[in-house]
Amino acid sequence: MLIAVILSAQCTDARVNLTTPALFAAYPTPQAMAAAPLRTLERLIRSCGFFRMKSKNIKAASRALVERFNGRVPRTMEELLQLPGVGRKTANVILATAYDQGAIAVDTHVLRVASRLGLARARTPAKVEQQLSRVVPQAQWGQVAHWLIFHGRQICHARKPECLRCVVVDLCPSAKRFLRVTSGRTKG
DNA sequence: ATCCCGAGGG
DNA sequence: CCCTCTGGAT
Repeated sequence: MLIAVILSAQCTDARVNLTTPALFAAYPTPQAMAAAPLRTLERLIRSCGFFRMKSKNIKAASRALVERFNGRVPRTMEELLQLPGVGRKTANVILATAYDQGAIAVDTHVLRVASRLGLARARTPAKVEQQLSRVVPQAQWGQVAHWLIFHGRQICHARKPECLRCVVVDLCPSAKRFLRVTSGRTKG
């Protein structure tokens, strides 16, 4: 899962899922992945984009797993952040999905949708994460990011949100603005 | 063109 | 704060 999440940056899940079977067949363990030739890794993951950086990170992170974490993916934010290519968002995905720790992974969708809905006012992912954790019941921390991401992908698009199809349009402080924009009377 | 469950470096 | 990394789908 760690490798898949690293691959998923700026890449669709469908594309990641097409890529991982051959990758994991070739390198089934952290040890194998750490010893993989960079060129081969690059060829295997090329279609996921950012393939040079991701290959380097996957190899280096695998080496770190072997050398410093006993071949296992660590369970704390602090340790996860030590892995090359793993930032706060990726770490939170691992904590929430693999270790059921109720972490809130704030990506571009979560940031945008939470902001538009008035769930968080901050502009940095870390602060939005903190604000969401105050507004959202702890039992739902692990899922709330998925709900916001799904809504962001289907309805609340970055450029042109489809407020006319939005089920929470009546609760949304931003809807009025976007509805005016899409009807063509005002700009901005 | 615009978007896809970002991270790291300057 | 900004920039760069990258290919594929729509």
